[in-house]
This record gives sequence, C-alpha cells and structure tokens, in this order.
Amino acid sequence: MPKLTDARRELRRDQIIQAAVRCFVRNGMDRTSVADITAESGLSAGSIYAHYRSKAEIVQAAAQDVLERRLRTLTAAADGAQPPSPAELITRLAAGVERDEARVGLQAWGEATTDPVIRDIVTDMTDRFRDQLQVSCAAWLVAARGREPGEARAGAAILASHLVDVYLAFLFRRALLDEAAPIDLRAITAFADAVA
Amino acid sequence: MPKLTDARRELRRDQIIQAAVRCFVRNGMDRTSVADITAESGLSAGSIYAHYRSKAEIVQAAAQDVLERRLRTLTAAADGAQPPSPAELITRLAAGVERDEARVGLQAWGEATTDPVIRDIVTDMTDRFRDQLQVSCAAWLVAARGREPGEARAGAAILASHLVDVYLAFLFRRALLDEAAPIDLRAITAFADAVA
DNA sequence: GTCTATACTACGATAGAC
DNA sequence: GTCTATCGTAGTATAGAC
Repeated sequence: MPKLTDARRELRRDQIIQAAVRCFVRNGMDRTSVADITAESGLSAGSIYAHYRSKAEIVQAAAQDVLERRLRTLTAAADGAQPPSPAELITRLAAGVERDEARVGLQAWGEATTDPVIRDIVTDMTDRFRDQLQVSCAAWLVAARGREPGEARAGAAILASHLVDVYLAFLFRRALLDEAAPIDLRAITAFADAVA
Repeated sequence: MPKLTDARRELRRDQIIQAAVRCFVRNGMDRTSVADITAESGLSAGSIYAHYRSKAEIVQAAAQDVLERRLRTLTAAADGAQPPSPAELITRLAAGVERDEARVGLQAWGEATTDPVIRDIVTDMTDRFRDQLQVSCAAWLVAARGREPGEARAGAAILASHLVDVYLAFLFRRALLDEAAPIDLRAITAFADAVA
C-alpha cells in the first residue's frame, strides 16, 4: 500500500513546512536556522533531512505553499451564483489575507531577487493569479455589463493586470503597516467603468 | 578642520555602502558576508568596522540609501515649468528605475518584515513618497483642471495613494520579470479623470 | 524514519601592529 | 584609520545507533 505511506509522507512534509513558516514569520527566511525548524516542529534534524534535501528546498516549498494558499483564496472569492464585480472581488480577496501570510509573501519576493527557483515560483503564481482574475472579470463584464465574450476577454485582461497591481500593493501594506488602509475601491470602479 | 575629515569619513561610508549594494544585487542582503563587502570595496574588515558597528548597520544604511535615491528621482520627475499629469509623472518615475535598484528595494521589503529599523525606513520613505506625489498631483489639478486648492488637495490625496500602489507593483515587476510590462496609463488617466 | 551526536565550514566581530 | 590574523560561535548537513 504505497498510497497510504505516500499520504503519511506528505503529512510529515507539511508539518515541517508549517513549522518553517511560523519561524519565518518571527525571524525571516534567512535568519531561521534548521535548528529553529526542528524545535518548532518537534522533529529532529535527521528527520527533517529525510524529507528535504536542504534548507533551500524547505524555503522553496514554504514559498510555494504560501502562494498556492493565496491562489485558492482567489478561487473561493471568484466563486458564487453571479460573478462579483472587480471591486467586490478585490475586497473579498483582501479580507482573506492574514498579516503573517503577507509577511512571508514579501520575504519570498526578496528571496526571488537572487534565487531563480523562488523567482519562478513567484512569477508563475502571479501569472496564474492574473489569469484567474481575468476569467472572473470577463464573466462579470458579460453578466453585469452585457458585453460580448470576445471584447469582454480583452477588457478583462486590462482590468486583471490592474487588479494584480492593486493586490500586490495591498500585500505590501498588510505586511508592513500596523493598520493597512483598506483598498480604495474608487480607483477600481472608476477603471472598471472606463473599461466597460 | 573637522569639516574636511567629516567629508572624508562620509565618502568612505558611501564607498562601503555602494560596494554592499553591489553585493546585495548578486547574493541578497542575508547571503552577503562582510568578507564579500571587503572584497568588493577593496577595504579590509578592520576598516569597515571602523565605520559601521555591525553588518546590520550596513544593511540599514544601504536600504536607506537606495530608498532616498528613489525619492530624489521623484523630486526630479515632479519638477518642471508646469506640473506633469499623473500619467506623465508615473511614466517618468518608472523610467528612472534600474532593475538592480528595484531588486535591492524588494530585498529591503523582505527584511522589513522582521527588522523594525528597516521597517521604519521603508514605511517612512513610502509616506514621504506619497506626500511628494500628493503635492505634485494637487498642483496638476489646479493648473490643468482648474480646481480650487482645497478640493485639489483632497483629490490629490486619493490620487497619490493610488499612484503609490501602482508604483510599488511596478517595482515588483521591474525586479522580478525579464521584461517588465510598462505601466498601463489607462488605469491612471481613468482614475485621474474621475477624481478631477 | 527518527533520534543524538558531531564533523566541517563560514561568518561576524575583535585584537594588535603599523 | 587601515591592515592582517584570529577567536569564538553558529549553522548546515551527515553518521550511526535504534
């Protein structure tokens, strides 16, 4: 039964990653030692190196995990009976972001400037994020503004790029400011109306 | 003549910081060792520690230097016979950003999530950046759109916050993408028109 | 797979001569 | 102020018992 052992293995790996993320929130990715992760996870060095080849691999897996989680938040936010407006969509998105999560996200950006693997993880996730946003915006343009699917897709592409910008800036504020100003919806709606 | 020695001292400090920044671009702030900085600067460990108490202090000074430099770019971009439109302003701003510079900026954001000193440097500079943008936008609203100074200031505040968002997202793209898409001016002008 | 113990390296910072 | 040399430590990864 390799299925079960695989699942157990995945569970351990996740346990390690979650512990690592908690450490990263406290001390940052670079100032977190493998010893810190062992202490936080309750495991030992030997056990950890049985699941990950190096600390770099742990950092990469943690970055991937945090970003994937955000992408799932988007999928959830876009779901519903009728497609949400861009303003509503970005509001839901922002509501789902914890500060700790945003912090590790920013750390990943910093790492991405020098680690090609993390860079690919970050840019790939940004691309997928934008694609998802475009799909949702296109649906909204069709359903709420009566656009043709073709022109809706074009408008949605522009809109989605802009939403990504606003979202990235929000992550910045959420991570670094004590009380992050909420996203200013006037800018979004003004632009959405201009597109639609 | 303490004036002269002070100037020499400042020159050495700057030499160290510039060398440090070059190292940061290659290997990141955390994976750069003091030995790397000595090699890059042509100085020795003893000399460097005569000017900075610790590596942390060097990192902080480097972050401050990079961000101050960006603020000066903004001051230059806002200058001119008549105030530039928001779209023109952000275009000039983006044009002046080198990739290496953007990279160290992102690294500083990552450090800011765990180092309070760098966090203050980053948030303070973002505030000053927004203030500068507001002044410039207010001037534009008065000169090009005939607003009253009072309502121009209010509109400019909203506009400036949004421009900061767009600018931060641009820095992200500039640092991490091979060919950063230029800033989409439609979003800016649409919003500027809505405000004005 | 998981543990303890440890080998090996790299780093930050200092001492002391000049 | 600047150099060379070095001290102490902290970190990654591995070895070997269980």
